This record gives sequence, C-alpha cells and structure tokens, in this order.
Amino acid sequence: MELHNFLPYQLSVLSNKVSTGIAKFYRDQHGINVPEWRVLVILSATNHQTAKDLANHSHMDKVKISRTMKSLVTKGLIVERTCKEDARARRYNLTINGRQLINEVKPKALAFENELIKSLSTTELKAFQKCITTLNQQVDKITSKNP
Amino acid sequence: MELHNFLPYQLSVLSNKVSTGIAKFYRDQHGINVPEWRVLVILSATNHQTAKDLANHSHMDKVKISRTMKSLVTKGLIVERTCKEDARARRYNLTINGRQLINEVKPKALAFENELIKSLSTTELKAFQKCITTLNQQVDKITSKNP
DNA sequence: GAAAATTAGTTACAAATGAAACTAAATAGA
DNA sequence: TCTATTTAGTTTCATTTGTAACTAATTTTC
Repeated sequence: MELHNFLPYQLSVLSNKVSTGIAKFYRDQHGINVPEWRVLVILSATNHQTAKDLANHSHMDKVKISRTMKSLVTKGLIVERTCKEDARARRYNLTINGRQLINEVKPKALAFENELIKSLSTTELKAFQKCITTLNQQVDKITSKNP
Repeated sequence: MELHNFLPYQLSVLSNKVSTGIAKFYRDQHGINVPEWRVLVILSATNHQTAKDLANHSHMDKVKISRTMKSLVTKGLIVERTCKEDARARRYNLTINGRQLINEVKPKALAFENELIKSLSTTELKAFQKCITTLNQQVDKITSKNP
C-alpha cells in the first residue's frame, strides 16, 4: 500500500493546496477568510437569510457560522435584523460595503478557478465534477450522515 | 455565481467529509489521528527515515511531523534512533506494536477506500485521479510553490 | 394549555494548526 | 580554519476549530 495512491490522501492534499492558495488571496487582498467568503457569496445571491439557512447552504456547522456572522457584522459587511417568524433567529443582509466587496472578490475568485481548471478539458472537468458528486453521496452513505 | 459550482468549494466539502469519516475511524478504532496514520504507513513501507524524509513523503510540514513523531514515540509505536550521518536528525523505526497496529489498520483503510470508490467505474476512477494530479500541478504553478 | 422535546444560536473549553523565533549541527565561502 | 549561511528539528504564541454545554424560543404531545 502506497500513501500516494490512497484516495482520501490525494483529496486532502489537493484540497488543502487549493484552499490555502485561495484563502491567502482572500485574506491578503480583501481581509476575509474562507467562511466569510462563503457567507458573502451566498448572501450576494439571496439576501435576508438566517444563520441556519447559511449553514445549510455552506456546509459549515452552526458554531462556525455564528462566529462568521459576528465577524462580518463587526467588519460592517452585513447587518443583523430580527426575524419576525422566529424570535430565536435573525436575518442577515449585505451592507453596501459588503456588496461592493463581494462584487470585487467574485470575479477574482472565478479567475482563480479558471486558471485552475484550464488545465483540464471541458469533458474532463465535467466528468471530474460528476465524480465529486458521486463520491459525496457515497461518503454520506458510508458514514450514514444522509439518512 | 453559485458556491456549489465553485471547484475549490466542491473539493473542500468532499475532502473534509472523507477526512472526517476516516479520521473518526482511525481514532475510535485505533487511537491514532491522520498525521500519525500517514507516518505509520510510510514507515511500514520504508523504515528508518528522518523527520525530513517523512515530511517530504506526507505533504506535512516539519512542525506537524515533529509533534506527530513525539506522540508516536510516547505511544510506543515507533522508536527514535540517532542519525549517524547527521547529528541534528534522528531516524525512526516502527516498534513491534507499531507494525502490528499499522498491519491491522491498513486493510480496514483500504476497505473504506474500496467502499468509497466502488461508486465509480474503473475508468472514471482513473480519470478522476489523473485530474487530481493535473490540478495539483496547476495549483503549484499558480501559487508558484513548485519552482 | 402546561410539560416535554426540539430547535436556533451562543459560549466555554480543549485540541489542532500555522507562523515565527529559536537551538544546534552541517555546509559553504573566504 | 574561521566566519557566514543553511538546514534539521523544537518551542512558543496566536489563531482556528470541534465538542459539549448552555440559553432562549418554538413545537409537540398529552
């Protein structure tokens, strides 16, 4: 058995490399981290979501979301409003600054992604992403996190 | 732009899911973590390596390796010997216990991997791993970590 | 409609991680 | 050969992360 042929290892190495690269860019150029980036992207498509909504759409747990929301409010990139339907929850909206920031970061993030995927053909990329989807389902099945 | 179509996000979600699943298994069943698993696998193929060798073969930095070696020695899974060629370094070898443990864990790890990849055809898997290799090189190129 | 169970989110604590500073040994340069 | 630089590995400190316990509101159940 060779570590380098072990799929969990291969995935981990690639993912960490990509994440580290893009995280450094978010941080150095725009002062945000990956969880903040994720939340901003989601809110930029659909404003006015609760922490729970954001957790669901970002694959991050509620603790991380909680910390991220606090930080984004502090940075003035989102605002918190009471939630009429549920007094425990709040809803979040981008501020002008938040929208401006995400509008700046997005094209650069897409450019990074493009730089990355241009090493693959369209067909290869499609197939690659299809495999990711399949593997996700399979892991859920194995670890029984998707009942 | 949709977060779900963003390749760095897709990779991160899948990799975390797989890593978490397998890490839980290593920990619960065998009391080791992922860095320890990696070192043990490498040593089980080629004993008598230095921390630097292990760092090179495991994509982990020297700090993490240092901590991992310390922990593995404490657990009695490896032994540390002086390095004749270089007094700064040491060489590590599996103990009987270490070899026994890794021999137990390996087949189970491979079974986990098999469970995972059986959702893909042989062709798909080959193509998938080829893409991983290509993307790794591309990230290195983009982030200029591979001069 | 009150008690029990669930859910939204926060806080607190412990463990993992990363960067930088550090020690000690090896190598390079003059 | 003596100094300067590089290298192997460790330690320290700050940040991140994960788990569990918690508060408060909502829903369920009887």
